[in-house]
Amino acid sequence: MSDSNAPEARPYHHGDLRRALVDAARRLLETEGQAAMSLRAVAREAGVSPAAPYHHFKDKAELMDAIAAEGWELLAQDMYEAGSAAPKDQLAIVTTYVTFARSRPALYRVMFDAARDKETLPFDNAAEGAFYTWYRQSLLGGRDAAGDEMELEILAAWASAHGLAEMAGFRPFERLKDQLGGETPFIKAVLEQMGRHRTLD
Amino acid sequence: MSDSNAPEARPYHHGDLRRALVDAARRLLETEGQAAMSLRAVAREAGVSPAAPYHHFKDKAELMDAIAAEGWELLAQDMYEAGSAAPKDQLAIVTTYVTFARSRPALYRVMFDAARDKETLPFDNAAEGAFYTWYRQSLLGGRDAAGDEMELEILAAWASAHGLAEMAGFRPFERLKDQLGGETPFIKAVLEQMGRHRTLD
DNA sequence: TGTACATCAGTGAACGCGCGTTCACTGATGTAC
DNA sequence: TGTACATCAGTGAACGCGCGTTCACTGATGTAC
Repeated sequence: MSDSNAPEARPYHHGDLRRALVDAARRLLETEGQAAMSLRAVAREAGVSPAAPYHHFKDKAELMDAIAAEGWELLAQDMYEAGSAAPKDQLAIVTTYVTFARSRPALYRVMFDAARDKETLPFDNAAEGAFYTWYRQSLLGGRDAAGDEMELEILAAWASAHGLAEMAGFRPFERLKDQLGGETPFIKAVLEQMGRHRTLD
Repeated sequence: MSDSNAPEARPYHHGDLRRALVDAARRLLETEGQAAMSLRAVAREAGVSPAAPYHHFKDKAELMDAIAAEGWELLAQDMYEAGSAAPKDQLAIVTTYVTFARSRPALYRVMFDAARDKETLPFDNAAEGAFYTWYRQSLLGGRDAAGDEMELEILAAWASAHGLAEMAGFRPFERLKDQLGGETPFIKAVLEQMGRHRTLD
């Protein structure tokens, strides 16, 4: 209850309950999975009454959106770092994406569902927008315009990463994983096979 | 209520309620989506009492498994046909996969979740097993053994198809879709960009 | 062909549960003078 | 520094709801003789 990833010491009780709720939700997601994510369960995990969250979120959907947004922010940060360290290195960038998703599968599901369910553009809020900006910029290495072929490659890279992120946990691949020395080398090998070492030029 | 895809005329009331329930569930999935998939809603849709399904399924999970299994069977059939028409034609085969998933997104989600959630191998039941067999065989064109590189390519193709199936509905791609002449050409274009025209040799 | 009876496949009422949300409330915190 | 008061951020009880599942039942179907 004292862990999680707020940079400061967890503030609480007439501190920052909003923060505490999102932290609690992410803890729940990791330990219990998406199915356990009720507003009441989140409040319980944060140690407050079921009504308390309503001072910080209009309803359950708004809580879930906040959780998803935080996930996209974290991923945006990873994309920014990957792109800074190795601009245009598609293999490194999509590996970062897959690794993020694989290390927090339930959070990633919430993020993805939130993006898909948007009626408007899924990337019109700050968190998702930041992700997409850094993701593209990392692949493009500073260029800001891209031709149609580049757009297709950016999209293909993303779809490849998403597909692998969701399938890397499947059991029929265990043998292959063991043979290649674990999940990380396995991910790299599949991404290479997918042609994700190409650069955009 | 008289449509759906049972080959014979829909039998009912002291006919085949099991069939009718799975049909009702698939209808619900298409019209209401996954969130509306309660056992009671399925019974309602089929026109029976909430207790009736228990004569055919042990519990809700068993109903959901049956729905997923039927989905995998349908997809196995499509894979068989694609592989018969054009063995080794990876682009045609993965296009068939993506098209299937895109035309029944809620069913596809149920199928995928059912496969992922298995504790044992996800492809150890008849329906999923049949899919995987025909999918591989279509790509391999009759060969029955495959080297490691081939295994990676088979897997990469699948992950690519899955990723695109889930992302093809995203809004940021609308412009690209319109430009390419709709969803089907868009899917083909992305799959080609992914290198899915390669053959296994 | 007719009767007796077991089985099968439904009904409908009821259960307990956890959920999202509302409400009147309370007590601590912050602000004005 | 002290008092008066508004606001803020909680509590806890209650609501109605749909859910999965159980149960005693019923009436139609199938079987034996």
